[in-house]
Amino acid sequence: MRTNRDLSLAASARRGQLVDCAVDALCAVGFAGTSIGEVARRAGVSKGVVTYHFPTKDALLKQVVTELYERAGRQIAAATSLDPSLTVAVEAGSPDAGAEAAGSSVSWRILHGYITSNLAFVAQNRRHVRAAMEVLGNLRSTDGSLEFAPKGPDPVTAHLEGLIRDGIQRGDFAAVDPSAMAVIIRSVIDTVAARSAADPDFDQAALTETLLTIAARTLEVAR
Amino acid sequence: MRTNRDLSLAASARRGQLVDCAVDALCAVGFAGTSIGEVARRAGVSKGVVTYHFPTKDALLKQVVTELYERAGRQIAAATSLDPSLTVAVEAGSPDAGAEAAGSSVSWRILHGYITSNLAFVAQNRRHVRAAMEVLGNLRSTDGSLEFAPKGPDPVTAHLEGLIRDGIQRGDFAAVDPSAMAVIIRSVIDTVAARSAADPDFDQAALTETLLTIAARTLEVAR
Amino acid sequence: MRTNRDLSLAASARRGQLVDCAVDALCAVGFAGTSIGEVARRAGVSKGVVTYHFPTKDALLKQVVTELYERAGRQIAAATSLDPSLTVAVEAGSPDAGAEAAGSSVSWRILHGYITSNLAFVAQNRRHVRAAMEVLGNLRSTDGSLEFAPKGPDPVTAHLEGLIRDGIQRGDFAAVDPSAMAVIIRSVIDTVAARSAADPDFDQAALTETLLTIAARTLEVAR
Amino acid sequence: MRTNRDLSLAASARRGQLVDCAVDALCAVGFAGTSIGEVARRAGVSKGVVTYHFPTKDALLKQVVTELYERAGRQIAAATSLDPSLTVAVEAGSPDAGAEAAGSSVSWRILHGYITSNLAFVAQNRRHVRAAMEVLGNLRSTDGSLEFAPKGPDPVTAHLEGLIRDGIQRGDFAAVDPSAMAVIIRSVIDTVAARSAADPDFDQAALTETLLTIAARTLEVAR
DNA sequence: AATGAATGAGGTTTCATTCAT
DNA sequence: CATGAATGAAACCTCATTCAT
Repeated sequence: MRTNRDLSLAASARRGQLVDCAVDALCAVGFAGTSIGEVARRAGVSKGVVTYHFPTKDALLKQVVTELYERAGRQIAAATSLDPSLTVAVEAGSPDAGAEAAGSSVSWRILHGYITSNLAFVAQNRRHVRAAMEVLGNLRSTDGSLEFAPKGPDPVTAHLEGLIRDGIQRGDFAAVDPSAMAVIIRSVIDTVAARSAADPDFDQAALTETLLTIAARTLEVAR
Repeated sequence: MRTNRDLSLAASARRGQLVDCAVDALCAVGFAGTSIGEVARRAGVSKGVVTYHFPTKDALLKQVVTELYERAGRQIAAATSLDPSLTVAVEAGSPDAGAEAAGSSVSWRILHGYITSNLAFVAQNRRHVRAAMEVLGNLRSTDGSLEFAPKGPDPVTAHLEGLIRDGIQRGDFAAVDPSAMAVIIRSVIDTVAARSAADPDFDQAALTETLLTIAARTLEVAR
Repeated sequence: MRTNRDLSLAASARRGQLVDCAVDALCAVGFAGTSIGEVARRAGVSKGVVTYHFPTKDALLKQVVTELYERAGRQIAAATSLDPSLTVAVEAGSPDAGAEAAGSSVSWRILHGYITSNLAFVAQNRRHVRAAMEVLGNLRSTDGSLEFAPKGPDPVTAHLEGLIRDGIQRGDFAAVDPSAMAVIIRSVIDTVAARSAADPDFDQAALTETLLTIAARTLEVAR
Repeated sequence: MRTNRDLSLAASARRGQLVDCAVDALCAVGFAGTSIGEVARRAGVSKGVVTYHFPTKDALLKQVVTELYERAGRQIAAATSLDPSLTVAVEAGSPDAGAEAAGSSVSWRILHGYITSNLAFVAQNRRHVRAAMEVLGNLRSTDGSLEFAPKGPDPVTAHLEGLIRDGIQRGDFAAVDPSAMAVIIRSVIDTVAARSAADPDFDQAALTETLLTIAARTLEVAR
């Protein structure tokens, strides 16, 4: 006998499977190649299954992005909070080139956590990140605008900009343009996914270290 | 009376117009929305005109990229050569925050020229750059691979890496990972187009200055 | 409640219907006029139905030929074997002008069965034969060569040539050029379909009798 | 200074060239592949030239058939007339297997001339015959009917039937079905073009001899 | 006479979506 | 839940034909 909960679990699992297959398809054949039929084929089910669990193709693709956002939000929020245990957990095993350079100011520890956790997340979710970028850059609403384009200022970059601005105000960071600095750091993080997906030999550890060095040297106050 | 050259010119002008309209379409409705019909509509001609001048839709889209590459190649080659007159022309009007910091070593002048000319080019060709990125990230060959994905290592990044490596060997730059450094700088340059296209208030001058500051502080030898 | 087999049967029936409509279209408007839309219109369905059941237009047209070949192969193989019951069944009703002329040698009975069964098959499948000829003469692969052109020597004519050659070696037939004789007989058979489709008054019984007479008089040994 | 006649000659030559190129195209890529552009490409001229000299694509294709018919009519009429000089000219060099068999009756000489001259014509105009058959079998009027389908009874076959009927009435030929006999002979002649075009090793001399043998043995009165 | 440009119709194919079972 | 069948819109492309020069 099957209960409602069983059914719901089965349905949830199927949805998860379909999202996974959509990720595979987006990585392998790109946004344009990711048709409902392609996803169904990769899942080994009929096209109807996809439209049964997702009312629309766009809903499936949005789910690819939403799931990633949720995971990323949890993981990165943990790392940029100052709870030492969490921060250490995330940093564990990554050589910390910048730590001494910028001292161990609160601001630096936060920024350090931000950068390392972001890049660690990318490294751990390479394929999903790649897939989400396909959707972010291509999925459009009926009016032609990008579905995931932030209406106002980009909240992600704004958040990072706030971290930097705080550090400057506290006297922990040198006086650089916080907006430009935020854009630069985000640019690097966002591009790494694409590079690391395309090039399996990509040395992300070295990149992380260099990015931390750059940030440390640029932001250190004692000159 | 019209000569052959006139006819050829007319055809060339029409081709240019179609490329322009393709750029418009790519910016406005994205890669997927840029159909032959959409381009024709924007040009005010029938669909047949497009297929008459370009044997294939892909040929039109490739031309969007090729034209940009040619222009960029000319302009940036000029700026990274050490001919002072050309270099000055490109730099004119942009405050030079990094010049003193890293001294006026040959290596720094070259890298400085590279960064400023690249960002200047992007600023001057915002829409075309944006359009080309749509094509670069989406146009695929029959086998499913990206049409413009470099077969081996990315020559553009490799070139920048070479500039940095040269600077280090000459003793002009501090010893950082040249590969990672190159990836970081290219990431910023490549992402600026997207940002500046999306946000008309985007302050590219500030970003250029900050990027130069970052590079200067990271690469300066005297510490 | 419908089972999988039912569904499969329904799909199979639809495929058969589409092949039939393709045969109709080929007869009525020729190869060039037989578009997917034309077939769909004759079937009373949308164009999508055709492409759903046949991946490609060529696949549908090839099916027209393949189905005919299968039927012809079964029927003619039966008639040219010497099983009397089968042979008689096919010959039933056709006056046998050549039987006495060439005697009832084994070779003659085989050739007689070959000619009568071929012409009987054509008479019974006039429209389908006509349609297949449209496809055979027009369907080309991407490289421009006829899709159904035999790579080496035509196996159909070669088979008939073998029958004649056997008869000569056995002493049942006079010594004529077996290759030329085979080409002549096949020419007549192949052309009869076109003639009989175009002219409803075409007297195929008379033609069959005359062809048998010709073969008998040409091949009889006692002169 | 150019006269009207010169212009007319030049135009006539161009028309001939275009017909030749259409023949080439029909042989190489078939009816469907023979577009105006294809003909123009083979002629090394622009598409406009074709539509300038022929009001319509169909007019060009009809000309392919018409020119062949005119040539064939002249040549075959000469051979089937009883003018000995002409008849001999056509027969020259072809071994005459049937001549003695059926005697040298007037009827036989006429039929013999008919068969040999037809097959000789085909041999001498292989490509043009092949091209014309593509048109005959495919070119359709707006109403969907074959452009070159004879409205009433086929005059070509009717003519041959008349020759045979005359022979029978004169007592030169045995009493066979003249209509069926005519159809059979025409079938062979019509199919030879296709066979000989497809197979360069095709032995047409042997086929001619065998066809004459068949006709002679079937029609000879003394049995 | 010839050309190149342009048009618009029509053909094949892909695909998101709906629906009966 | 799942499937296979069906639809119709839209895309790319080919091509006969017209026209200005």
